Amino acid sequence: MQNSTKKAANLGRPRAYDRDTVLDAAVQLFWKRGYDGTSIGDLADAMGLARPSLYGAFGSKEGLYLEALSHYAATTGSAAMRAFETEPDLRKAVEALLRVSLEGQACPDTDAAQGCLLGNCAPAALDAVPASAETLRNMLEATRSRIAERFDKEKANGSLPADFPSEDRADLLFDFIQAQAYRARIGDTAGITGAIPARAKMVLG
Amino acid sequence: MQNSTKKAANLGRPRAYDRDTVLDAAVQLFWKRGYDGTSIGDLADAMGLARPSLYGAFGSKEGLYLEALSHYAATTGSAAMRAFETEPDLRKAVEALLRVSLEGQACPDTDAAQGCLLGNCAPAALDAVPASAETLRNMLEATRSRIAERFDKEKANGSLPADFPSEDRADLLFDFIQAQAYRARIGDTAGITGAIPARAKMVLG
DNA sequence: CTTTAATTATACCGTTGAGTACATAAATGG
DNA sequence: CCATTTATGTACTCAACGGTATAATTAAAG
Repeated sequence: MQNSTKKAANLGRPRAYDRDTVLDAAVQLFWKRGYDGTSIGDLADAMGLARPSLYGAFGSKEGLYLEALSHYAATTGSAAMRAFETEPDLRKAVEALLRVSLEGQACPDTDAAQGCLLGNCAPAALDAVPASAETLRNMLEATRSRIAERFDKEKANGSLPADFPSEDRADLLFDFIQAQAYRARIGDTAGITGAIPARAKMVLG
Repeated sequence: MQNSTKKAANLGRPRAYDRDTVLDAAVQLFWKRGYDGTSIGDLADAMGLARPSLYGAFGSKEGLYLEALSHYAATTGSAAMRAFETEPDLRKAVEALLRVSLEGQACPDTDAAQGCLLGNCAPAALDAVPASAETLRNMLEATRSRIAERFDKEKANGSLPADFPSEDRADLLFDFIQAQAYRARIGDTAGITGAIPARAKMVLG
């Protein structure tokens, strides 16, 4: 054998599940109950896996958790950013970012997870999973720079004044999203939708 | 006996600890590791109590947790609100609210808890301790109305225009505090202090 | 058809979790 | 001094936890 650590490509029994599908189930549980509030047994049940399969695929509870964070960030957690980047009109884009965020956070289904996995659940588990701190900081930085990049493009367009403080306003917008997530998590969503246009105005001036 | 559930006033062996002191220790642990990440054994050690004493005083882990939330709200968690209500100048008061909040959230002591117990830790444990949802909503509502009350008073003074939207701006200010807590929790505090004057201006116009 | 690589299913391991029984200690009231 | 009441300290219960050993499957490769 040339490399004992590398896996053979298509050898062995194929796995009987779809990785993204079982990660969706793990995300739901971590999102509802947090890292420490979710047991491997609950996860294995919800994912439809026996425990050795789970460990074979993800290594440990921490490993599964970190992959669940990334999976969330790549799916539910970034839907709003995709809406923001798709919408051509800047003001509409900012409002869409806030609105689509809220839709992902305040789910009408009563027993679905509320709020944001990264915003409301992961921060409680930083001590249990130290590596997750890096993940959260990266997600924040990525969101901040994607927003600022759009602002810079609009400055080049002339849609925003040349002295528009892209970074500061990106931070402001991020903070609005984060604050929405908190309200959604604890069930205080009454005033949010109505406040969106005013908040978009604070961001764009 | 007239009432079998009521305790006699000063009877029996006196407790050997101060309730507020041991609650401080419990707050620190829940704040650092969250509800599910903190074990009764850890709590008893940190509080300096044997487990039966802990159960005698607080009934259950949930009971201790709920008392810890209230204790935090009455001490660390409301220091900023006290600063806000003490400062006579409105703009300085708003800036003090943001600044003192940050001081409580971003502790220079590296192994102290960061962020906010109510803002960053409790939201992950809503499923484990359903009663805590009510607590969090009450804290939000109390903060919101205390801020709005001050704004209303300043409108009566003439320090704010008569059409100043007190409730909306109270929500905005609350959201800024909540967003600061998130950044402090994950260790992204670089830009916060510098942004405080601009944010106070958004609140007051 | 055999070898090899990977996944699956059952059953288990040692540890830690929350909560408690019971005997002892320390105070008040009579 | 004694009864009553409440708190403390040791030791314990039992369920749930994260993780794994082992053997049976299932596919590709030679």
